[in-house]
Amino acid sequence: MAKAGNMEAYQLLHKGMLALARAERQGIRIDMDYVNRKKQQMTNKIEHLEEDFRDTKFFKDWQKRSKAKININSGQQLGDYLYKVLKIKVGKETKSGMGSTDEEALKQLNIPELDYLVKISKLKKIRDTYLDGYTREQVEGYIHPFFNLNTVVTYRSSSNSPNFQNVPKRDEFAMQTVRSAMFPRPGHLLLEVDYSGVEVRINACINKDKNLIKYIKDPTTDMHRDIAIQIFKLDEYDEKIEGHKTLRQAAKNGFVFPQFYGDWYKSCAENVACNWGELPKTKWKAGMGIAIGNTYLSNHLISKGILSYDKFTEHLKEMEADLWKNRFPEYAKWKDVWFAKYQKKGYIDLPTGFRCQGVMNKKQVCNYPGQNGGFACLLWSFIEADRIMQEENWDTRLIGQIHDSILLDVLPSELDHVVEVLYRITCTDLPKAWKWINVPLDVDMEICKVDEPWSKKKKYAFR
DNA sequence: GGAACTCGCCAC
DNA sequence: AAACGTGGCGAGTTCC
Repeated sequence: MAKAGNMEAYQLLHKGMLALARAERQGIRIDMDYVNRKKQQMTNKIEHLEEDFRDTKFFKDWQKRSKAKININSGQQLGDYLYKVLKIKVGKETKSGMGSTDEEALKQLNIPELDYLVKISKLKKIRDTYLDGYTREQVEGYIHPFFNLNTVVTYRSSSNSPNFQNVPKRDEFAMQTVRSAMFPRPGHLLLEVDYSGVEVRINACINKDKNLIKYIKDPTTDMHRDIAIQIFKLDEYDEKIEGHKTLRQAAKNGFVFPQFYGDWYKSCAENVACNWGELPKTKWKAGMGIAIGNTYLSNHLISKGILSYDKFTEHLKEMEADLWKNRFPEYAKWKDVWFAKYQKKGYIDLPTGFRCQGVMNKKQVCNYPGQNGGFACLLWSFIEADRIMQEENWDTRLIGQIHDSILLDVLPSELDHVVEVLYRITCTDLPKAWKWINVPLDVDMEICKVDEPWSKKKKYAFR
């Protein structure tokens, strides 16, 4: 509920709803011939994999020892067989305490036949959630995803029918398969304008941590680089050296962001070592993990005295303490003060004018301002761009939004002007309108050539 | 036959 | 002491 009498927060939602409705009505073009072709291809592939799986000893035994007909899509039936019939010791558990059958759990079991099931479910996810969703939702070759402003506790948006905010990106195959279905209108191009690190910047405005602000203001510094150097005990960071960029990514997505959200060192250690460094949870030997320059990550860490996963975990425990005690002490202090204030009042008032109330834990109380503020920046910019688009009679259209980015379907002759306007709105006009934004904002842009699908987007050097 | 649940997985 | 914040959605399952 917006703070009583706060017109600014109300207006943001009201105008936002109207601007988003225009994008919904416009829609995104889908190449339905491609979608149908691809779905058929994937169905054939899935059938082959299923046949191969049914031919394995593993499956035949599973079927023999089961009363009913096996459904190979059922995690529950698989879990029963693995953990109750075969009595394999449960490694990973689900939230409710059952033996997990997710990809990670199955990998740990070292049963090669289970690879079939992992492959099949990945293909089905792409086919049934995304491509089939577009078939179901399209009207004359356009999907019209909804963007809701009334569903999320932090006043972020959500999207449905189809959800436009969870289209695959990281997995290369899934990304290619799904995003190759999405096109601009004929003769147009797709442009994505993306606020860079907006949640962190908003958090800095709120918690006013001097070290965090310095990282944002001084372009010669790089927080994720510095943390990568510390995590991996690098003597130097050079993105030209093989593997260093990956280590920076690992530091950013495996440690810094999870820590900011309230995660703890043990799960960060798994993120960083297992997911990004590809190191096992054992004592390390030479030649393990990703390549770093002309050696391997394990060799490098061993040379620095980190001989095993356990040692690495201890190292991250120290880094966690260092992060909050030395690197961002004012941020840590703010969390305590902010939570104490919530406990006293029962709600939090955010600089955007919104109020969050109800039962919340400390992590929620401390995460909501950044999430709220980041999206509020996006929505304000979206509204402005929508207003100018109408005022100046653009043929270019806003067609979607993904929390901190805007997707536009652009008439090529309008591109330069659209880019200029979007850059001005996001990085100049917004900080002028909202005085509490006292760090610089920045955007990245990505673009596809005329008549190319969203899978082809490339960095756009607009400055 | 549908509502409500769990699980798994996609995004920021 | 416990251990990552916000969503949507498909499939399987259970309950009414």
